[in-house]
Amino acid sequence: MGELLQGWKRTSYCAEPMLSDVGREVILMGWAGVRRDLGALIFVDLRDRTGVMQVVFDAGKLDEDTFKKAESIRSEYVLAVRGTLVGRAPEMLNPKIPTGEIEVHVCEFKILSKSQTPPIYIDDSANVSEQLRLKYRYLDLRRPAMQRNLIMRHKIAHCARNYFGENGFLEIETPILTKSTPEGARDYLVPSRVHPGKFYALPQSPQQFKQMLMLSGFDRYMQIARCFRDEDLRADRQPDFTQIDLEMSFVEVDDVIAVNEGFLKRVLKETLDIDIKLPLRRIPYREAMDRYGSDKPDTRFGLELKNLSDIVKDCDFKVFAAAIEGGGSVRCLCVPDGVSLFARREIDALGDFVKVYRAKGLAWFSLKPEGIQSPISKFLTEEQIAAILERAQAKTGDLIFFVADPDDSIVCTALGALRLELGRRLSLIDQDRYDLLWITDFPLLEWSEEEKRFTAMHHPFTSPKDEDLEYLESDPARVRAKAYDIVLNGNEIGGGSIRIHSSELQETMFRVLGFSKEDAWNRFGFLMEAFKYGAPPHGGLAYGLDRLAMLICGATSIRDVIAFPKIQTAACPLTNAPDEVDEKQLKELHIKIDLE
RNA sequence: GGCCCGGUAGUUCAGUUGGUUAGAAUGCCAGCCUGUCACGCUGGAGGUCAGGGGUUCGAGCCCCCUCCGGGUCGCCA
Repeated sequence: MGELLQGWKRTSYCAEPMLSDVGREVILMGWAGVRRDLGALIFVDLRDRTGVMQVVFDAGKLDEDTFKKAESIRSEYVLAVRGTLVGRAPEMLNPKIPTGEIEVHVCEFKILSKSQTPPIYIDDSANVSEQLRLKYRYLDLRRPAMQRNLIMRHKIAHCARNYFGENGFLEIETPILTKSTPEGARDYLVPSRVHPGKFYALPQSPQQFKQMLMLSGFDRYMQIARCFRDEDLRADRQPDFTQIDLEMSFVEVDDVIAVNEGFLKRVLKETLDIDIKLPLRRIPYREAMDRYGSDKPDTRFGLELKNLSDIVKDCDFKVFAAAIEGGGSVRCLCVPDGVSLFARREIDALGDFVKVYRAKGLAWFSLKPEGIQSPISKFLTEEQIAAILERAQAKTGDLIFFVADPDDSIVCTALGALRLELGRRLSLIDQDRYDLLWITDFPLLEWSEEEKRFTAMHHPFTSPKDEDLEYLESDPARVRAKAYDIVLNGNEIGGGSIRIHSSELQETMFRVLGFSKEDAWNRFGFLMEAFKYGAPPHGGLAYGLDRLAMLICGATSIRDVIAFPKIQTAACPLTNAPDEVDEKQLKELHIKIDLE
């Protein structure tokens, strides 16, 4: 057993003392990092969440027992040391750490707790597999980089509470055990013991509750809300994640955007000391798809897409003609000086790359000094080729890639993905830039081939744009929504909309979505009924706190800014969740397992 | 559900055309060392080559299956 504190009180964190504190007696507590044992002189890097302080055990100044105890110190022992802060001689300075000008000469110390040899190094330079890191997450979180990330995440959450609080937002909690909603992602279900055969669902977002808070007159609401979606994981997707969620009454799109631009400016200033210029750029959805092939474009580099449909609609290349005939498009991407950058084999590999995005192939023009080399130029007239080169603003040495498909969204997303891939490979992306923009005017609905009906692109409570309202039932595909996403460096970090606040319009919306009146009332009746009692115009936005923190920390996965994340199978290697439960628990819940 | 990549000392990795006793670095243990900070020096321990099956005189290496991890498409209102 370790020694007891017995009245010892920490006087400061490890990295707090400065050169001006030299001469003071301090008591520090923390974990033993690297130990350098020179025989009669032992150096230990004592570490806590603020950093490290070198503590010195000198055989000439300590009694025999104390020094013997110092010799037994190993990695990750928990120590309390009492000693004097000493300035280091010029030849003993360590410029690599903030406390490198000082050290503590120990006169007395306690081993509060011993440690087995840790299975992973507590060091940022260590490159340990994520599997092992997550199994021993409590050790992984001792690494300075992880401590920095979680501290940064705290700063973001703290900034959100301060900013929205100062702007009249009230923080109000909404239930975790709630009702399953049919639209959207799969729900996590929780069986009810007192209602045999019935289930709660964990919220995918506090959407309906925050709308009802608007109805109750709270006017401005915010919450740092846990949300749950039972879908497959990604580097930027966890089943259990956090939103900075907010909603406002008596507002239109510009009002929501304005208050959030204030927040974004402040959070980037407080975390990264970056000044952003307001107002932010706004790009309509259609323009984003046309120019970047994405509704979350990375605008830190050019390489924009061009639509060639009008030029090639009557050409002799069947793939192009058929794509346009079928209602799709032909678009291209011009890579400056691409001829020298990509060998034929690499171009073929890029063809495989776009197939992942359901494109059927990748055509190309290689603009060599001796002329155009291309498998498809023989199907095009000189006029068509000239028009393509002009549209693509191509010059000798450039490489043009084409995608054609009867489904325009496939053309856009495949070329958009290719654009990003080329941007990365050719190092066109300025890693130091923070490029924020709004994407606006999303389609309200999208056609689901699988379900043979329109589904809400955002969610079924999103308001149509006033000028498109008349087409809601006659031509649903053409209706644009009062919806907006906030995009940072090609990542969607938040999204929101002005909501429907009329129960009649909400009923129409459910009808367009193919719900019978009965279905709609069964599932969302509580909300529609609420709207009959005086609903203010309202709208809001939710940020993905994890993604925002990831980008601000410079991490490549949201797992690195979540203390205890789950792996790709939605399991937790630390706790071994999910796990089987006792027969008794199942019985109380009236649940029988049927594994087939 | 599909596609791609990976699994070898505690850890990170190397391992040639299938061929002797599977290596390195680091960590760990022991000894020496009073100014180190990636301390140094000497010595030592440490392996179910993810698991199973197959081909072969012989498999870490080739084939099949399974498991595990990562990325991604689908999916994520």
